[in-house]
Amino acid sequence: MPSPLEKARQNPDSMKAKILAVARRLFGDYGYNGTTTRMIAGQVGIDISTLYYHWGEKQDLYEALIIDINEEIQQEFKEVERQVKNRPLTKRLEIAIDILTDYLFQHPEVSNLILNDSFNKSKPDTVPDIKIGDFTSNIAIAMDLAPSKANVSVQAKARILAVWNCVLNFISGESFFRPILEIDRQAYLQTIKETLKFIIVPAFTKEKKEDTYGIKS
Amino acid sequence: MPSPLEKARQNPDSMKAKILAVARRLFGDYGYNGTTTRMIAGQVGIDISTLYYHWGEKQDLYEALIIDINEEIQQEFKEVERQVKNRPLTKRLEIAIDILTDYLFQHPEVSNLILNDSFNKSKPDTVPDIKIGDFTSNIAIAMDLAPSKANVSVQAKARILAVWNCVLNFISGESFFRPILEIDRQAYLQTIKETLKFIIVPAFTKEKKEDTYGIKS
DNA sequence: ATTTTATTCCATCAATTGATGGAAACAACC
DNA sequence: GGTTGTTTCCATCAATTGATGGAATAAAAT
Repeated sequence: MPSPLEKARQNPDSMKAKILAVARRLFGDYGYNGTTTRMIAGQVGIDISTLYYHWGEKQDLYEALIIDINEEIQQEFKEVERQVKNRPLTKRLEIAIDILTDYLFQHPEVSNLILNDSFNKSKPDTVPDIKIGDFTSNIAIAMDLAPSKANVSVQAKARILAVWNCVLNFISGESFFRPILEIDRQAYLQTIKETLKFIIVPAFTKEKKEDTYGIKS
Repeated sequence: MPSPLEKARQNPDSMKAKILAVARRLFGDYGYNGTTTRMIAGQVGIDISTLYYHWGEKQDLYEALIIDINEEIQQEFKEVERQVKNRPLTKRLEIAIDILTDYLFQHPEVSNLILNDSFNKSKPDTVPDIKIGDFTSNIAIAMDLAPSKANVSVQAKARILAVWNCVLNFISGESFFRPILEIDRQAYLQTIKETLKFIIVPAFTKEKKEDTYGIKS
């Protein structure tokens, strides 16, 4: 039997799916406490009872949403792994940046949710965390910065987290940064990618041969 | 006549100052909507009426707090400017990273507040934004990446924002990242600094002579 | 000592919020 | 058509929240 979440994904026109989609955007924009069940129901165009009928408590809806995003991100990371196979390091880094930036740019609520979920205490602590730790190790291996999941050095992890954070912030803070930079949306996307590559590529390719791992012990 | 905020800063034992200090931490931890006036009053050990007597509406308190932090950051940036004078670029970058990371590490609520304030819609939009735009230009000039405030290229700004964001996230997300990296607090601070330097220094020193500006037009 | 001023708390309000019971509307099935 | 099961909404609840008036207390000024 399929889980409620799977059912919602299978049929995007279902009420469950509609609610989930609206909830993603609103929770992303206003945070857990800033989003009320009435706001969500209002945007969907239904009564709040209908929302409760489909998803139960606010917490349950939020949990489903986090799980949903977790799986989505995992998909993107798999796509990165697929595309970087047998490429030189510089190319691998560029591909990873392009794929992840594009994905997050098209789903800005994901960045918002991850940042809120990671850095804010104002959510029910029963909800599952977004599994950034696993993602980090996977990327380290895909980039050939580590040979296996058990052997990813603190340095390698920290560097990947730094990059990952940069992307999240640029996406999440678009409405904030774009006026500072005074460019349009497309130029902004381009600037993000260029900036990330500018910063990252020299760092990772500098004192390293193509096949050297960044391992400590 | 001194403003209420100045008065609060002048006497750290005053009730106004006590409330402000607690509010900073709580607003940082739980966001604007996640923090109630009763939480703040409770932590200070006073009735909420007393809080309202000193600071007025919740919004007013929050505004005062943002202004407070704005000025604090400005101080730190001035300190950076002071210390980087007549140093080579690599050294300037390292000094900037050290000073800002140390400051934010000692005041983690600042990072939380900036991130919440920048990326979240769930706060009264009347409050003044944190003036990251200005800071960015100042840093660009201090780093000698631009000759004057009017001539900071989009690239230079974006690169500085990227670095700034990285620091904020590492500080704000300590409770989240540290378990991933499995290191203690001191090692974490060290790792942040190393990671930032690892990423930034090669990027900015790579294809540049010491005295070349990163200007577009 | 008495008046005035500043500070604190108690009691309370109206609005909002998460949540539910139960009635209607709708669809499916026999 | 009548029965059954699903989906939707209306009305309402208790708890929480931002906010205030007014009494009590403490401090300062006269």
